[in-house]
Amino acid sequence: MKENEPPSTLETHLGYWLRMVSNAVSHSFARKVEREGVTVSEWVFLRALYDAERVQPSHLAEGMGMTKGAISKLSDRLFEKSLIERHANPDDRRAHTLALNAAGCELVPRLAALADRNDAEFFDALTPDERQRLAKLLRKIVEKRELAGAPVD
Amino acid sequence: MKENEPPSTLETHLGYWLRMVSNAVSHSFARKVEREGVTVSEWVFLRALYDAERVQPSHLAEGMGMTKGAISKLSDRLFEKSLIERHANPDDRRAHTLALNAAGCELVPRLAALADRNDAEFFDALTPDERQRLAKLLRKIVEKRELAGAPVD
DNA sequence: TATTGTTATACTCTATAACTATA
DNA sequence: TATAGTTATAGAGTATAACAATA
Repeated sequence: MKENEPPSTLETHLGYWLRMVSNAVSHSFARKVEREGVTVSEWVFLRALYDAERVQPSHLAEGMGMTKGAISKLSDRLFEKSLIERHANPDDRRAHTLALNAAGCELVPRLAALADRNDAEFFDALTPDERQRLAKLLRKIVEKRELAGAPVD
Repeated sequence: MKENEPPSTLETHLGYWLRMVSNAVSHSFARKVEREGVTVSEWVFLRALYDAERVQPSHLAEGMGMTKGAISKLSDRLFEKSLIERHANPDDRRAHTLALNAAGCELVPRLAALADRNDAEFFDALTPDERQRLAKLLRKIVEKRELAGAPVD
């Protein structure tokens, strides 16, 4: 039972280091994209639209592992920022689709460049070989634990 | 200038995978400690107090990389949950120190056990050797990028 | 004046649940 | 009834800035 052992420290957990690095990377990226007037979540959203062209909010929610409500709020904000447009669906008047507008299409490559730069800045602490190994380890966890989507509603 | 290249995808960035795994680990841990009535931030806070015994909020802020305001809010909550106590400092009446009370001291080992379990659950997707390499890579980034503290105020 | 800590404010992220309008 | 999406509410996390007490 090991009842009188001292409690494990924060540093003994991989999750602790993961969180520290991840938060730093995301925070640094957030400050970069802030200059373009968007947040990290909005970047993910916009990047998803760039490939898909026209998507139903519900499909986005599934793909991004978010609830309908969260997607609705995000799309609201992007709509107000004039980066996306809504299209009615003649077949089903409940449903509609979202798409980037011209400004959104123009923005995505600039944000992608910032993401490239942020990643480079952070991970040049590692050798190319180490970077590859890190990516492989993370992807292995994602696969084995079947991450990449969960809530939806 | 590479002007007409397609924008890089989310998946090409290490930061993306890092964030996905880190969020999943933290979220899973959050659900575990929720049953004990605390959040992940509160766990970090309590664990820090367990070692230090008596700490000034400003020192905690520095150690945890948070602002004074954030620490104040956190300690308020832990005080209301009756897990910590405040001690006046006779030398400097502006300052005071924080410490775990009996309930807090009793809780930390239980939370540590949950952290152990959460880490084990997630990272048994990797071999022991892979886990060690992942830890090494993450710590290397932390060192080289001098993370582990920044804002403070 | 500078410092310790609190408070006020604000915004993002996220979730739950009630709601509207279709189907 | 079931589904698509919105809205209301709430709490965590975080930051800035104004503030009070003390040094």
